[in-house]
Amino acid sequence: MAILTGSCRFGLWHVHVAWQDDLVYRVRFARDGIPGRVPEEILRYCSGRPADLSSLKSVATEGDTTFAGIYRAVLTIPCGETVTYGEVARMVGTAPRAVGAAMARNPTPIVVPCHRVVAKTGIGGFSPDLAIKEILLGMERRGDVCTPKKREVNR
DNA sequence: CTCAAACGGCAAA
DNA sequence: TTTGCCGTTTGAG
Repeated sequence: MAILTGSCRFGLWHVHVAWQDDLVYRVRFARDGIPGRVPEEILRYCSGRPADLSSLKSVATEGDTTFAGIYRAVLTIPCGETVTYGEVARMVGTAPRAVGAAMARNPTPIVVPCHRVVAKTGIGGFSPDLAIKEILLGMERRGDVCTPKKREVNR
């Protein structure tokens, strides 16, 4: 069974995904779309509906390298919240700059929510476009894509 | 304010 | 195998 590829729309962008079952190999933002499907939860997320991304695994967290440890730490950041590069660095016992480098090379953004890692003094960076990070954080802060939806209960 | 150092993996040379 | 990148932070000058 081969690895599947496909894309879905996300605002002005398209999200390309390479995956198989619940394992995601690559996620990247591009201007153009490609044929094929993406995992259901990613589709829900990109369309602004509540999505359970924890049902997906990323190849980025496999292994015992420092980067893999960083990605696992980033996975623990709850939807709607942010943590600084320095705080992630302390969690795994490395330097803030190593965290920045790991985020820059994150093979599976969204699945590993690197957009929730911000700079101490500001929002930090995001490629290919910082606007994507701002939109993602906005959606999550509003609770649009977060699950479970106990958010509407205590309000 | 500016500057440099510490950090880790990857890709290009 | 070496070099040069980076989505940072902190302390010193």
